[in-house]
Amino acid sequence: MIKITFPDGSVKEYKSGISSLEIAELISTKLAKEVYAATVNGEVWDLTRPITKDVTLKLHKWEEEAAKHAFWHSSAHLMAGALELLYPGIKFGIGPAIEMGFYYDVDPGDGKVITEADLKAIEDKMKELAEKNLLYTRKDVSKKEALEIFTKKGDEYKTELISDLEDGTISLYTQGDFTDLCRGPHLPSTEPIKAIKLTSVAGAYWRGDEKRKMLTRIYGITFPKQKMLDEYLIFLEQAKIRDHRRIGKELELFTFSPKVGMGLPLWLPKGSDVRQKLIDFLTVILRKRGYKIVTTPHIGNVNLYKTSGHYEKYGKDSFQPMSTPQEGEQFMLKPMNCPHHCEIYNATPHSYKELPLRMAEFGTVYRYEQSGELHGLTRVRSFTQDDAHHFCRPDQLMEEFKSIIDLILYIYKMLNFNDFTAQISLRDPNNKQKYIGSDENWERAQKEIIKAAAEKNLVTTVVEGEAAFYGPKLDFMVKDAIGRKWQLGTIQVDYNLPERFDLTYNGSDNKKHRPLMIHRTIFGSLERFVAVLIENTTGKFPLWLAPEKAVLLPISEKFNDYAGNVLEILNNSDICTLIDDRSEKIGKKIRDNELKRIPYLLIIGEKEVESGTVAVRKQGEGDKGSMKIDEFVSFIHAEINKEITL
RNA sequence: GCCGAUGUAGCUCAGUUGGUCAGAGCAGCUGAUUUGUAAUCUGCAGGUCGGGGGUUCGAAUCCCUUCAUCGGCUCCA
Repeated sequence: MIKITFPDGSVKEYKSGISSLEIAELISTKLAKEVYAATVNGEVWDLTRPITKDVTLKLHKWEEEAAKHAFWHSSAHLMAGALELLYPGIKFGIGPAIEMGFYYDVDPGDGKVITEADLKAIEDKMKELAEKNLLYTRKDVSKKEALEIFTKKGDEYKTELISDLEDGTISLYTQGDFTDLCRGPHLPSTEPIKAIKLTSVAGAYWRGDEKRKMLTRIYGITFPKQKMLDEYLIFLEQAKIRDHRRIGKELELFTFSPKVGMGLPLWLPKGSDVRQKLIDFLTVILRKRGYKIVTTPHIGNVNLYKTSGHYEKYGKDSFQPMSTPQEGEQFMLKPMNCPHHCEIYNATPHSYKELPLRMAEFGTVYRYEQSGELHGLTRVRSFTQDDAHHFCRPDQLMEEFKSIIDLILYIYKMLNFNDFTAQISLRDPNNKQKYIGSDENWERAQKEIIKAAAEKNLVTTVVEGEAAFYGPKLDFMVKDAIGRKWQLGTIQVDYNLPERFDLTYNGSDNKKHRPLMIHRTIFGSLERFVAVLIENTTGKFPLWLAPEKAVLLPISEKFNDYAGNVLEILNNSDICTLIDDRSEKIGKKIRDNELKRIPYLLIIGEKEVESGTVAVRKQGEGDKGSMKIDEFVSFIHAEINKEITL
């Protein structure tokens, strides 16, 4: 007999060799139908794997990641099985479960192409196989055996994977006629896979290396119930409505023109207004926090970037240098502000007493992003960073770093931005030559970042290999409407540029010392930030940011004159107001202006003219009753103050 | 940059196998109406069917090419 300890601490005895599934069945047959995987002594296992010693056991239902993971991973194998039948000779790369669903990278063979039009047939074959109730069976094999099997099959991708694995850790899973190299865990059988949708097909480089072959990646998702799939598909449809590219067009915030060039956003008046309000808002806070605001040109001599090291690193992939009538003279579009700021630092001598020096700029930069990477306002070739550089003494690093965390959290809170994650990005320890700077400085900077984040009680994830080439960083990430992650704020420690630009300050010992530099942005870029703001609010900006605060809706043309007077008063009171004096019915005017996301609709009819009021309707909320004009003015001012004061 | 898909009026989209297939709704402009909290009615105007080339008696429809967009991959100072 063996002892099984459950999550609630209770212990029960079972005969050795029992599986988690059998235990679930003994508890209740209903439970057995709802579990998809089990954690045995902290390791996620197949439900059918026999347990032969005393263990702790947790059964996973659909709601838990481990269950979904097993479900989708099994679905990937099911898809592979279907593909093997439909495309004889097809070769397989990897096929994992992902956050929502799964994919499989495949090589259909020379000249063969799988497109979205083929997905339906694959889906149907998967359904056919799933209905056969195929069992997923696990087999541990030696490395030699595994290599033999896949060499015989001619699947060079699998053999490559196997050669990287350690002998003794290799397992195969089989369902029906399909066998795959896999660590597991899997469902007991294909039986629970009831609803299947293959969502898209895309190219993906083998092992993520752009120098290697591009495989075909097929994405899909499955559920135990059709209703769950339907709901998921509806969710995807609704997410499209929140897409900033769509709303930006609809509300006339920004546009792109192929004539101007891809990835070069054109801010329309309303979008420009929102953007400028963010700049003004941040400027006030920066000044209060001791930042000095500077302005630098949009181009710089190519030597500036040779000094900074950026030219060597990114030169070939940038907008190329432009020449001048002067022989040998070359300039580049500014891809970042830091080198310019270093030269501003160097323009005057500095004492240890004046550090930290905080230098900020809303600096527009130009980067030649690969054409396939461009995406609405979130990834563009010209954007304005809310950039700043903190020059400080080594002993000030921690305090300075923490104060920036505070600032970022303060701004996000003010903007009701709660849905972000913090990520500490370190260098890839196996690929150190990608980065510049000494080991010692890297180690030190990485430690300091981790410590600062911990002291600020920031919940972070640590990702190796995500650092900038000159230093580690702390990034603030958000997800867009369909779950893609974007970096907004970032704080980066840099020991490198101060060296390269020979930045110094006079210490109390009257000797020259080297300051260090912290790069930081809060919004990241105004473009990306506005994009995220649009998706978060579906275009219903907070009142203070809304480019138009109110619209006057006269019930008939008889009241247009009065409305015109009110319009003047409101606009003179710094409340940007429109008038809708079309000869339309009031219901129509309300509908149209609600769709334009204007925060306040002011209805004007006979009653209002007589009493000198407006009937206030708040967008999305309906009628709020009448107010005198001056009352409305102070009301709006008060509402705005409430929003931007913490 | 790579793989796949898409591109029809300002916007959202119809357009069956190449042959009155250049359409609809919304927006715009007209005129009527003068309206009390999410769509009043009438009429009109709008497109070299992304650009270029080709196949054909005939191309929005088929082929090539180019530009742009979308979904991924790679990249992201």
